[in-house]
Amino acid sequence: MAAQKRLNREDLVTTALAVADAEGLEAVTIRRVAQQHDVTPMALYRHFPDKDGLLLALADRLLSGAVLPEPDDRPWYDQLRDLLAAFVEALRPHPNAAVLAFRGMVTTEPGLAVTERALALMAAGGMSVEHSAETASHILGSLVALAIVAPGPPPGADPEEGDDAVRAKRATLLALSPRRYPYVVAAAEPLAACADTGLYFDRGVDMIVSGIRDAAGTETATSR
Amino acid sequence: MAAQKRLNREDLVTTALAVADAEGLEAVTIRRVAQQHDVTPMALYRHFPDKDGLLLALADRLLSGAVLPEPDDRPWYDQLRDLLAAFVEALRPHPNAAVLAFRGMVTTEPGLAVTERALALMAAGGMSVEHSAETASHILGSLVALAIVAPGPPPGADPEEGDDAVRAKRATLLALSPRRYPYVVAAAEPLAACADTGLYFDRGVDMIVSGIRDAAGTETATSR
DNA sequence: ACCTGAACACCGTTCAAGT
DNA sequence: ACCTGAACACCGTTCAAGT
Repeated sequence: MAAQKRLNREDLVTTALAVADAEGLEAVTIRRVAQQHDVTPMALYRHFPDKDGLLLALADRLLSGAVLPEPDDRPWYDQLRDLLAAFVEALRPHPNAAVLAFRGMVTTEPGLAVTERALALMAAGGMSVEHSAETASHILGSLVALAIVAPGPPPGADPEEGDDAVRAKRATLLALSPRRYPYVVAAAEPLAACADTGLYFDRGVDMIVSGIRDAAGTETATSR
Repeated sequence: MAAQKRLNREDLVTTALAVADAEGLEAVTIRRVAQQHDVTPMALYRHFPDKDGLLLALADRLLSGAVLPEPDDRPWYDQLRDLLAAFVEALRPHPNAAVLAFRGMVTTEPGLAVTERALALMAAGGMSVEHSAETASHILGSLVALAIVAPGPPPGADPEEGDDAVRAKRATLLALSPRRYPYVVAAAEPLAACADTGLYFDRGVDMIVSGIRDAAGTETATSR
């Protein structure tokens, strides 16, 4: 991509992310990233210990895109909703790379920051340490899943290719037996690409938050 | 593993799954699976079109482990809970391979069967086609995430290795600054490995179902 | 300190050939 | 029909060397 005087760690991560967005995570390769910087593959080893190091840096980059809202005095669940929305907003543009966030939640600085805030808010909601720890890994995992399976064309790739993928997926679903899969066939359109992606993510976050409120409520109810 | 007279597609998938469980998905390789059957790598191409075909078959195997409960006359949300519980039960033993389920939901027969039943139950709950389609990909994705991030040693690998991983993870979390990450440090133990894995999955399913009930409720409320 | 070049052990996969 | 063997283009990575 951009040939420059000095190889730079951040720039390498940037092109790695670009490759992932455009061609999928399996296309990001030491040799490929090196080539895009007109450099020998071995040059990358000055900046990352190994390929796993590159991928970890990619996870870090991904999660550092989340700008966490400052704590305020609204109810804990409203603050949690905003936190989760910020988190998912960072992953949303990069569905191909989002899988990396599974590892990154506890191994990168921005991942830990999100986890910390989520734990604090659930504690404010009256959840026990054990329950909120469980719930944290659950909800953050769910949000990553939300970004991965988001129906519709991935925002990173070129729109032409994306539309082709959507068309193909819809066609596959419509080709199914309506006797065996009546509901799937009827829902082929929204399953292939949801009408409003923003709404998709908002609803996902809402569902998670209301699930947590119920869980926190029952815990408080049974504990006294 | 087992050397036999004739190469068998199902047996190949079985050893592929075993490799994934023991050493991770990146260890399952055409050459590796072939070697375990004392056969040339090329022999696998009689049974799968390419490596992707192997992985797809692996996804199919994974999802076919779910024994779907028969429809009955209980409320839709109780049936949905049982459906999701059956689904997650199939993924639970194979956290390393569970990522494949993301693709398999709409590309394998057992994946479509689960999606079909989920859509039917949400329709019974009064959800629109669009909303239930969105929600289906959300909740099934969440369950896959649940299996992937389940804290604690993976059930597939040998226990010694698993305990080492848990110990290492706990140590990493405990080494963090308690000033910056007070809640994470305090929750290091349950984050590294939850006390009761069964409870972890039950709560995950419950949270999802209660989230859906809320979503279905507000939709019905606003639509009239 | 930062980058190169050759080399090694691994991949997936094609093609022609064996039985 | 099913499997083999050699070959090719790709990986990640080590090691010794250049500036």
